[in-house]
Amino acid sequence: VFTVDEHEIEALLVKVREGPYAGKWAFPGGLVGIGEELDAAARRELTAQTGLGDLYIEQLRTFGSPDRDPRARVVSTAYFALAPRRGLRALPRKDPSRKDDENVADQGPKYADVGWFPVRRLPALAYDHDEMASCALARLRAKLEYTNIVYGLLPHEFTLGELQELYETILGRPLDRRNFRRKILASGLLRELRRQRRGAHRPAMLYAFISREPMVVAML
Amino acid sequence: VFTVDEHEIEALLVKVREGPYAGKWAFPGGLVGIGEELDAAARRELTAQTGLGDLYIEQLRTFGSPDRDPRARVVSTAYFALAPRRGLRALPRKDPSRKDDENVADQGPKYADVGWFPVRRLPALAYDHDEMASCALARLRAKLEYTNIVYGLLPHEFTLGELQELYETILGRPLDRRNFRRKILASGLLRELRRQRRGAHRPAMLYAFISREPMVVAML
DNA sequence: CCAAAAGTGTTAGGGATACACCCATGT
DNA sequence: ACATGGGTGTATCCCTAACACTTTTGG
Repeated sequence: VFTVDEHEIEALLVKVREGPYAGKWAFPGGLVGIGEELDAAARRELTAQTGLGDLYIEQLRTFGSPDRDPRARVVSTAYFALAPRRGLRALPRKDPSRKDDENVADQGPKYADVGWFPVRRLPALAYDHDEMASCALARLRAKLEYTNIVYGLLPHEFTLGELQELYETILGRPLDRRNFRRKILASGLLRELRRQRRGAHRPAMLYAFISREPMVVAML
Repeated sequence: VFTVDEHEIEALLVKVREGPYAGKWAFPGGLVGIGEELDAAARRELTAQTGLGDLYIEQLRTFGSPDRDPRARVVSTAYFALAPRRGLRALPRKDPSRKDDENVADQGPKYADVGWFPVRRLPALAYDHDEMASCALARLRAKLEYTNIVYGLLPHEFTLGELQELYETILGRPLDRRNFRRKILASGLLRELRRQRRGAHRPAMLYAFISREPMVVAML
């Protein structure tokens, strides 16, 4: 699960409780029920371990190296999910830096040993989850350019400035505000709401995605 | 496994021997060995069932609906492969149409109940392989535009006309010859060989891919 | 009054597209 | 000779990228 906050892409990790990797951080996961769809299992485990629900989610890749879990042959189908920016409406743009271990998920019910970590300085992960992380990050960057799945990283209403900041964070480069605004509005994917967001400075018009269904569209 | 021949995209199917779908056509597949990599298992099964080897291959998606095999819960990781055009050097461009069931693989050793089928008129497939087929076809079309994996559909040397014909078949639209040639050559992915291919008409210069490693490149 | 983000148009350049004619060969 | 595919150059258009100033608010 990825989110973007404070100009950082963050990933959701949980602390492994048992086995040879106990104490290490890893992506949340679990076992598929015998009569359960893979997608459903991914959603179920996510909610159970983190309290997050109703996210954009898609299959990433299946990892099956014979030695990826020293205890037994385990084949894992990894999923890729996007969560809206935490506390978007309440938080100011800038925030004093925190230590990683204090980064506990702060929305929904509280869960122990769950936290958001900036992907540029992830701890060493359990199993082959380092490889999963780079695979997922590549997918995120690629899909933002040719699909509309950014909506998964945003609340229902947002300003163009927030949307642009999101793209700049994920692509790692600044974008020209006028060109960005022109292209995004011309794409016809957004509708202008009647309200504005008031903040520390000049209010900004709020927008929402007309459709929150995944589709392939040239975004940038 | 896909190939392109006679202006048709074709897929490789094998006849199911047992179980509720016996007699139906399906993609080749099998069981992963207990200490085997998934990729290695895909390659092994492919060669065992069809005689094809050394193809471009990548993971497609994992299919795991509880009822996809009525006998038991079976989770299948599907792979996507590309085979060079059959008999490219020997066959003429045009060929009288054949019946599907006579379409038996004609290179390498002979295998019973294996054949190439045009994807636009596939028979009803066993299991959930219809869904796999459309998933794989979408992947093929998408990846041709932004990667160099076409090389998997071509022999080591080929003419620009053959390359263009390949793209036209897969994309389903004609391309301007001059623009195609200009863009492909400007990409720097090909090297001109010193030889020409002689055929029914004016000889054409032969080209080869400088690198046959998969990479993301804007091709069209 | 100042700081900070929001909002807005124009221009120049490059890549994409459209288009027609001659060439080399086999039959 | 002719049919067929190979090979080449140019003009136009649209999209992209670069660029600066005014507005609105909170503090």
